Amino acid sequence: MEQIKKERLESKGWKIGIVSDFLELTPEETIFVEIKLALSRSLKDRRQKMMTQVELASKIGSSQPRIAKAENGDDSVSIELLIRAMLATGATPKDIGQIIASVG
Amino acid sequence: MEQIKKERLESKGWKIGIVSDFLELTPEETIFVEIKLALSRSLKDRRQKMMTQVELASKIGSSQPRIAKAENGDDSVSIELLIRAMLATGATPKDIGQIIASVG
DNA sequence: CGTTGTTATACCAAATATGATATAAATACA
DNA sequence: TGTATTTATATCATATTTGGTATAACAACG
Repeated sequence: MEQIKKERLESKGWKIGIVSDFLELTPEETIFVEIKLALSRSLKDRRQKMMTQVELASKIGSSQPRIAKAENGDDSVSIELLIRAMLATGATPKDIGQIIASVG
Repeated sequence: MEQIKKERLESKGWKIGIVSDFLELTPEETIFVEIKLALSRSLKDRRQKMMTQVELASKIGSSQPRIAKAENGDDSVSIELLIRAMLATGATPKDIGQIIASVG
């Protein structure tokens, strides 16, 4: 969805850096991206305090590279994975809810 | 992930009805499912008050059948889609955060 | 310096989620 | 009742997300 817009620009010779800076997103799309980034940052914080990326990956049957992407806001990472990872760090629904509620 | 467990049982001759009832899920998996169901229910409530499934679908570039599945907790529906749909009903991050925080 | 532990990047095949379509079922209401 | 509107179910090709692997970059420390 962001991917489509990105490709449209790239095909016209544009080079994309930080996407959300000048790619026109609808307000909803912007919020969606911000929610993912907020979860991403929180995941990194929490995980760093208690384990390595390898350990977290194995807890949720994922891989270290994917955890790295999750923590770096790579947009190939879904909210699904972010939430599964958060839960594996011991985050409660309340924790996750607060992070999302704080967006915007 | 749930799918794998389901197939494992079905291959042994079991017939699955309401999955989460007797399929052993880890606490994290249970919470994850509950979050999706909570979003699902809230989506249905909100959407019904203001538009049809067709209208909501077109707002987010989806289809009516997929909205139906989203509202019925079909587990082919990702949290991604649930949140995009919620936002399209005007739900704020705060609204969504509260729904998630109330799980468990 | 080299070694060890950790995280980042690139690529890919397989799994999963998706929107589209067709159509059935349910609901409302004349 | 019949008919229009809305929602549910089934199928499917495509798109996206996934975990695995290899490997690079980086940091800590002897």
